[in-house]
Amino acid sequence: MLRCLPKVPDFIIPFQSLALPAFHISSVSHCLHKNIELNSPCPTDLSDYIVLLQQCTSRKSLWDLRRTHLHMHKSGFPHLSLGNKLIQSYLKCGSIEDASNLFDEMPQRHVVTWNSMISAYVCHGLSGEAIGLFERMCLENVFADEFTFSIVFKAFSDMGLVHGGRKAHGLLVVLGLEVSDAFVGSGLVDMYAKFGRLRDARLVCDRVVEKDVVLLTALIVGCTQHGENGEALEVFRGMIVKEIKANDFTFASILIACGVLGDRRSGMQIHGLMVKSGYDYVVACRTSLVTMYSKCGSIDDSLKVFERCPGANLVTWTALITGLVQNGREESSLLMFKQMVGKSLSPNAFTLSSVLRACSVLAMYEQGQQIHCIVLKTGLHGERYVGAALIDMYGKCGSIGMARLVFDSLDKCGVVLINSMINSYAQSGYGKGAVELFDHMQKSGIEPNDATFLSVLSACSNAGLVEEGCRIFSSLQRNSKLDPSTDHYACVVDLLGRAGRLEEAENLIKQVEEPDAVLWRTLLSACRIHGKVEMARRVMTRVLELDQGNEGAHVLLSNIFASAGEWSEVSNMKITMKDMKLKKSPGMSWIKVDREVHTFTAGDPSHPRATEINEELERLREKIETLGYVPDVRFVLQDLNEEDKKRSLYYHSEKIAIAFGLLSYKHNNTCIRIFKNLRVCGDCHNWIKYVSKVSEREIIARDAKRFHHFTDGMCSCGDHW
DNA sequence: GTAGGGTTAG
Repeated sequence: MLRCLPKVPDFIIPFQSLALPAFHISSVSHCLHKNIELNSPCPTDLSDYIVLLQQCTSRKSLWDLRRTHLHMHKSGFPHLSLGNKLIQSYLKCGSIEDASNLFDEMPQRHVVTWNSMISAYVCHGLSGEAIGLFERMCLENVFADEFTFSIVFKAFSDMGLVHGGRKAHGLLVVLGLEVSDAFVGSGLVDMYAKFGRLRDARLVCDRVVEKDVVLLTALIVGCTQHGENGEALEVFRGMIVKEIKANDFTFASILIACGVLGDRRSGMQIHGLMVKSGYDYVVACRTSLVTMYSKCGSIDDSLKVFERCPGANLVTWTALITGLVQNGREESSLLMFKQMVGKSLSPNAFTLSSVLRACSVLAMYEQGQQIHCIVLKTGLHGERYVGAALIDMYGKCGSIGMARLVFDSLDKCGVVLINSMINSYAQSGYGKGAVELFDHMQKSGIEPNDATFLSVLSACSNAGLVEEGCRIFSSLQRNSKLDPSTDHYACVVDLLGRAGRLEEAENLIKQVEEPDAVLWRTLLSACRIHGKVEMARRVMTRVLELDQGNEGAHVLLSNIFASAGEWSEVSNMKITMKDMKLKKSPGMSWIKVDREVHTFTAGDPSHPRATEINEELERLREKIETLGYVPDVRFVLQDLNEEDKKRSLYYHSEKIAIAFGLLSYKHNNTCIRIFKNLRVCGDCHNWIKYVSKVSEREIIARDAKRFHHFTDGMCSCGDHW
């Protein structure tokens, strides 16, 4: 039937390219063949068609529009302004395809028609096509006007084409058009700001005579996106002074600046202004408020804002969940996440990386796995941030195998993902894995950054890979692009110190221009391992010069004296610490059994199953002593007799937690995962090795610094921690 | 005979 239609005049869209569904085509043909009229009275002149097109667009009926189009071509109306009107009607009805086909067929086009098409492409996120059309327009010697430029600058900024954008600016000047137009100005300011050329953005902004809210908001956004938050606030204040009223876009952006600056005072003032202006019901503004308060550390205010936000969308939920994680409310963040999913909102990459972070911090392995399932279901496993968060989560839960599995499943491995993986190896004490990956990345031509060096050096120090660590550190010193930071030095000091090369470690600290308390404390910790009392006294004075109230250093020194049996020094230290109001945090271990967390302190008799636990501890003691376990009383830091020292060791919190774990999972051969707030003591470490052998169980202990994986009498740290 | 600016992260 289509083949029977008359030849289409040139300026009208070819009939075949209308791509109508089959029944539409037959009805159109039917209309045409039977001469069924479109409307009554039948359009006869230009104004009739204009009215008809207006009717189609107001009803947004693409079908009627196409019918009218056909009628026009049948009646032979090749009028330029009508063609343009038709293109705009197609765009208003949402069919960029019809508009574009018609545009290509037109023998003549007005600049307005070019503008409409370019603008439609930009609005549909097709900035590449918009730029193509702009270039075609220039080649065809059509003079672009202010309107054209106000749109193409956005297209260039969307595509990140700095050079092209600057060329377009040049052309604007050559054509003698004015930057001072607020529309052109805001397009340019936005483009330069997004390219990070804030100076250019400000220069353009200064030239605009009649500054309006959109122009200044574009500048504010540019400032916030490039870390110039103070400047953003200045622009905002200037705006208020000039009595240019801020709108929802302005408020949503400026609140972010207050959050990043941690300027709660300004944030609250702006919140007040926003309420007065009536924009506090705009969801984007509320979302920014949630972020602002959470970044200022007032997460309870974020919660209040959120509670009164009935239209909360995915971004609002994500802002709150992320805020909760950043404010140490990981458990609440997971509850909120559950509520969000219950409302049938599907999480995005931002939401998922935040909740995965919550699982990492809490070392919640099962929940982490559940979220991994959601990641797979939502198809977001390829997202960089999600991948990094997954590797980090598995690493922090001690599942190095799963971390590697996720790592290997990712297509593109950038430096951030490699860092996450190396860091996971470091925390679990797989130094070799970390060094291998580090060497491999360099062979594949990926440049390590400062975080990579930090992770791989800490991996070496955790695994006692002294020579490897020194080799990597000297390669960092030779690296022309990176400078070793005090953190890098601290890793190497730790590495040398733990290996007993204390003088070398001390000399290394002396090479640092401004050594901090952390560096000296690291050396102090090495003195503790190697019982170097005299050196410890000297190092302690350095620590105190830089950080008087360093609680950790006081505890360390006190433990050094205790190990050396200098009990009078120990009691002196206790008095000093009491005077300085420094408290030693009590050692604590916990284990999760059936969704419940059980916490234990040393010698804790309060658990309902305390008797059973003691019996289990006794059974374990008998079994492991036959294998050769001897309690190491050097780790008892109290002045007791030998027998009491031995007894005090039996009831260390990590031992109680493991005994409870073995009792709870008696009939279930799962791995026992325990957590400790301080570092595992040497005797407990040895004890757990024996227990893993006699119980034939895998035991994972996460202490304040790292993971220990115990299997068959061995630990992944190779006794280096 | 048409338009420019916003919110979430490791």
